[in-house]
This record gives sequence, C-alpha cells and structure tokens, in this order.
Amino acid sequence: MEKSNRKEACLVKLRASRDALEVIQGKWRIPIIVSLTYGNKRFGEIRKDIEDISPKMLSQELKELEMNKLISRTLYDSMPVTVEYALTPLGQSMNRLLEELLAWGIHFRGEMTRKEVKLSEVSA
Amino acid sequence: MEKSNRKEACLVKLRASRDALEVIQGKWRIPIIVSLTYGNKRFGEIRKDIEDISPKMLSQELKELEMNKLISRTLYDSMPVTVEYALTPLGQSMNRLLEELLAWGIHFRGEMTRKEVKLSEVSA
DNA sequence: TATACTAGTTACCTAATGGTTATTAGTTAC
DNA sequence: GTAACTAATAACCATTAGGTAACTAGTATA
Repeated sequence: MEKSNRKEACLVKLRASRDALEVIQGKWRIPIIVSLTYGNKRFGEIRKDIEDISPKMLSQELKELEMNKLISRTLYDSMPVTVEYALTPLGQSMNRLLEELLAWGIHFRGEMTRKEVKLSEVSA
Repeated sequence: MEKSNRKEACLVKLRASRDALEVIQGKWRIPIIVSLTYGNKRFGEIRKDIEDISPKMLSQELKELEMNKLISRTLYDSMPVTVEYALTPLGQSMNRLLEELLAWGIHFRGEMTRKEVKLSEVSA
C-alpha cells in the first residue's frame, strides 16, 4: 500500500511538472517574466534587459505568454506609440517558483566552479 | 539610487535563471529528476514512469544529467546486467524548486480550466 | 535453436527553435 | 526631405530537439 501511494504521488508530480514545463519551455520565456517582475516594461525596455534577444523572438514569445494569460499588453496612444507589458496575477503567481529557480541557479553555478577548482588542484 | 539597485537585482536574477535553465531545459530532464526523487531507479523503471519517452531520449538525457552531476549511474554485475540511477546531493538540492514547479503547474492548470468554464458559460 | 530480459545504440527523418537581415508604418524633430 | 524613435513583421537559413524503427550484446530459460 505504501509503495502504490508513492507511485501514485510520483505520477501526479510528473503530470503537474510537465504541465508547467510546457508553458515555460524555451530560452526566453522565463527571462521575459523575470524582467517583468521588476516593473511593467515596454518592448524596447525588455530588449535592453535581455541583451541578446532578437525583436523577432521577443515579439513571438510575448504573444505566447499573452495567450497563456501570464502577461498583459496595453497600447498607449502616445506620440510615438508605446506598448506596455505587465504580469497578470497568474504571471505574478510564478514568483515563488522564480525565487527557487534563481536560488538553485546560484547554487548550481557555485557547485560547478568549486568542482572545477578541485579538479585543477588535482592536476597541478 | 533605488532604481539602479533594482536594475542590478534584475540583471543578477536574469543571469542566475538562465544558468539554471540551461541545465533543466528540454522536455525530459525535469521528469527524469522527478522520477528519481521517488527512489533510485533502473533504466526500465524510469521508462515505465515516463511512459512516452523513447529509449534514445532517456539514454541521451541521462548522460547529460550525469555530466552535470545531477545524477549518478551505478552498474551492478548481476545476471542480466542492471544499472541504477540515483540523484546526487546536487540533484537532491533541486527539491524545493521541483516543489514550486509542481505547485505552480497545478495552479496553472486550475486557472486555465476555470477560464474555459467561464467562456463556455458566456457562450451558452 | 528460439525467446526474452537487461540496457542501451544507430540511422534516418521531421518539426520546432532560434538567428540574421531587411523592412514596415506612424510621428516628431532637424 | 531625411533621420530617428516607437513596435514590430517578413523572408530566409541553420541548428537542435525530438520521434521512429530497427538493431546490438550478453545471459538465461524453454
């Protein structure tokens, strides 16, 4: 009984994580969301945050994120037309996930450089 | 000053999240790690957990994860050779991240189905 | 000899992802 | 008229990710 519960829990977790993955897959979606957690931004401002993204990819991924209700797009009828992107409540709900991703990214990088140092000590 | 701190924080977070993304990118790596959080497993057992993964992809991604020190591979010299995969401490350190991914995946799915229900109510 | 189980590997193909460069359209300033 | 700024879009190409199906090697069992 204990074993089958465990298996059930594993399968539930697998399904949920794959649901989440589908939405955040790709090189740019998470970075775009991270950029927007630091304030509503215009197209050009996001481009400045994520230096190596092309306008094509930014445009494409913003559309995807809007379709999935993670961000909103507001057009302002100012003199040069401006467009503001913002996180929706659903987008904001990724906050804890992003914090953990950030924390683990730092941890991982730390572990990797530590190991490289060790290796070079051995070979020296 | 406050604004430049914010910008700095944003850039740091962007770098860290992209570091993490590189390691966990793709359709299969997270599911494989999730499967291994529920106990050490053999090749065939992981295949059973993740029903739609092909042996090619499983083999390929296991190698990648081993190279990044997230999992270990142990060969047992039993009669039909068996191989056991397990999370390393670094792999285990993804636990909190996985919990948040799971939680958000469930939340996201809930939000999406709620919205679909609403839409059908409107059109009815 | 044939079948099955272990853990993969190989060759081949398609689809998705991402990159590059040039272009659009509307408005303001020079 | 021309340049510059806004937010994109289009055409084209290269790379990668991922899928399918067949096959390998070693051992045991019928």
